[in-house]
Amino acid sequence: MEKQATIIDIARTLNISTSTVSRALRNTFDVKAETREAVMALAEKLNYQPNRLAISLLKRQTHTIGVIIPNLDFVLSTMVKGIDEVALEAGYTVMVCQSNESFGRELVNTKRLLDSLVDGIIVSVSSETKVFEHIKKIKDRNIPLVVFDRVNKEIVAPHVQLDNVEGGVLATEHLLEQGYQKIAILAGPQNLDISNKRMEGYLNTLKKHGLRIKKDFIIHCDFNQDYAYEATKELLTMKNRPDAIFTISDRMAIGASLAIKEKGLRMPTDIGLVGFNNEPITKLVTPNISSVEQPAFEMGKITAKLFIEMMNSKKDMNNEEIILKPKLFIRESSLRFTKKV
Amino acid sequence: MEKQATIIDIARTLNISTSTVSRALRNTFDVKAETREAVMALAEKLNYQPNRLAISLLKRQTHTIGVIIPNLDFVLSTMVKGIDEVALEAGYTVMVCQSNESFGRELVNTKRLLDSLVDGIIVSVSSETKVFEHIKKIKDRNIPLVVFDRVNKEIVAPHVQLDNVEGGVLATEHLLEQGYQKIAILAGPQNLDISNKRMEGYLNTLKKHGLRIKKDFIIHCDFNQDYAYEATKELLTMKNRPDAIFTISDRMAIGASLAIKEKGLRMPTDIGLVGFNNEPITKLVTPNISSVEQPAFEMGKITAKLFIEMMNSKKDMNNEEIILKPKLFIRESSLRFTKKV
DNA sequence: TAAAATACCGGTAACGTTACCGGTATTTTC
DNA sequence: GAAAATACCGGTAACGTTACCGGTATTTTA
Repeated sequence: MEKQATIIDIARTLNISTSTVSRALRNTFDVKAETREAVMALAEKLNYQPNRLAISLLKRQTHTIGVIIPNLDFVLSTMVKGIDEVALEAGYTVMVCQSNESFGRELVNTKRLLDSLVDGIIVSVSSETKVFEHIKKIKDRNIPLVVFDRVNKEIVAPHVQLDNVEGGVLATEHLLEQGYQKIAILAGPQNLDISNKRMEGYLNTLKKHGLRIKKDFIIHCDFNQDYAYEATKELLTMKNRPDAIFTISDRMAIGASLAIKEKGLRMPTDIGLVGFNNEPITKLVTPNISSVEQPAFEMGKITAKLFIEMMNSKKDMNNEEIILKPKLFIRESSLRFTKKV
Repeated sequence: MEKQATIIDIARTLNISTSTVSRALRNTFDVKAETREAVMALAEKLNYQPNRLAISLLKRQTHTIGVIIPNLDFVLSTMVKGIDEVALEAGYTVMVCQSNESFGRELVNTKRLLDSLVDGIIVSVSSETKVFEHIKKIKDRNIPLVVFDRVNKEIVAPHVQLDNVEGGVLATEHLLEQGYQKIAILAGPQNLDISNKRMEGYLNTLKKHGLRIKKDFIIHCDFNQDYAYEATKELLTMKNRPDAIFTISDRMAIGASLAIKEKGLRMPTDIGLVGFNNEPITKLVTPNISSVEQPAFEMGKITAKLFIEMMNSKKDMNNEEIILKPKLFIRESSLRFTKKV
């Protein structure tokens, strides 16, 4: 079984033309039943597989979707799983590229995917990405594009994202409800939309309750456990230290948690903590960490569905915007009182 | 910029043949300097990109590597990152498929990758996989294959894997050194090679120290936190309960840890615990969990390198076997005495 | 200055498949 | 039983690129 059998091999052995074989293998249109069966039988016997390259070249589509993501953490790999699920169902193969949160790598990845002639691209931008020329190039080539999770207003394309503002609201309202008054926030990089939105929710909630916003309580740092640890240490040495911290990721919450424990403070008594993403780890550390969940798997599936709808309908969906709702999971790190009825 | 420019467009506007354009764009062989420059300039202007499909069809290679993995957990996604790194460097694009630990899905994935005409496949088998006909089909088609991490002797192909026996030895020796005598093991599914090997290391070490092996202390369960939790609860209700547990994954160690805490036992005083993989989480739970690390990123890189070497040299490497050494990280969960000098 | 070597270029086939058109043979219609 | 419809099939071009061969025009060699 050295070489893959082709349509020509079948045609030759059956003494018919390749056109007829081609038709027999697919449509059953304009082909006699017995010849069709003969073709089918031989194809089976030779283990014939149509050559996708030839078909792709001819039809100018590869049935491949490129996905660019900043990393493969819990949330994103769950989203990818969702995308995969739906894409596979619809007959597409998915090509995943990680940018490792690097802008340069993101450029290379987009170039590579365009070069691979993918039918479309789904992207979640890296935290370093501040300009979007490479994304525009995708649109210039008339290649369908959907952005998800880490979106940006400058990108003209359908968006699928979490209601990040609402996420910030949920966390902050909950902390206030638990009697915390001086709430700090560990936000992410300033150019990241998801970070700003979550902070917006935090700010809105404080304003709504007539609380003063302290600049010192707003820390921008990398999505990184170590940075969060350092930042929290700083926060806790302030003369008027915060009595609660909202971090926009669970990794950061873990870092904060370590700093808090090291300082000898206890959660939730002395200080409250709420993270974001509801990663499994939040349930495993002591104390458990409250966290805002995003429906990652769902988001992946919806993104892929929207994408496929766009591919099929060919209509302009640039203004489409799907927003999913977050959900707060309350755990030990912030639960001082059981909820009043 | 509607349609992608082709070599034919360039040829036509320059009034030369496509052959010449093709040569000009690559070799500079048999082509006058000025025509080459003219071609280059026009190509630049039209933003010409060679069509990979056409080239792949002609050359019968796609410069794509398919990777099949059971999931995207910490270890495997780190390995994929390593593969990606090396593959990209060598001009290959990587197509990752998850089997979700499902045999059926693994079949679909291999079929899909073969269908996509990848130049080769790198695979780590799912925990459900007990027969390897689908893998044989890859070999039948003469497509280079490397297995890594989750390998199996039945697969005829180069193997890259951890010295799992040594991992089991490291963990068990350490527990004995710490004075634990009755060591139980939470092993994985029985058909999984990595599980059996780690257990082999455990058994060897006990034998070496002249200790009796208790059947009751060997539990086979799924790679799952919940199963590990239940299994540990059972273990701890035995009249002669173990005083240490070695789990072959960190997920399982977490489950065990929960059961231990629930039972009111303390680590490392009452009971010792060692996990496997050295996932970040081991450092974050209380107590920290000792764990055997495998050099995942390195393993990914080595796998890809071996693979590319195989592709280039075309020689038979089926007997190649690369074995990487694990390393034990000792933490609170098993450290009763600081090491004697 | 004729012969040989070289520089440069074009034509054709090929990779595997499908779309389209046209052409026989067979069947249907009245 | 002739005309019209239908069933079935084959040939050709096309997708974009490169390998190979052969052919002029120019340069080198003696």
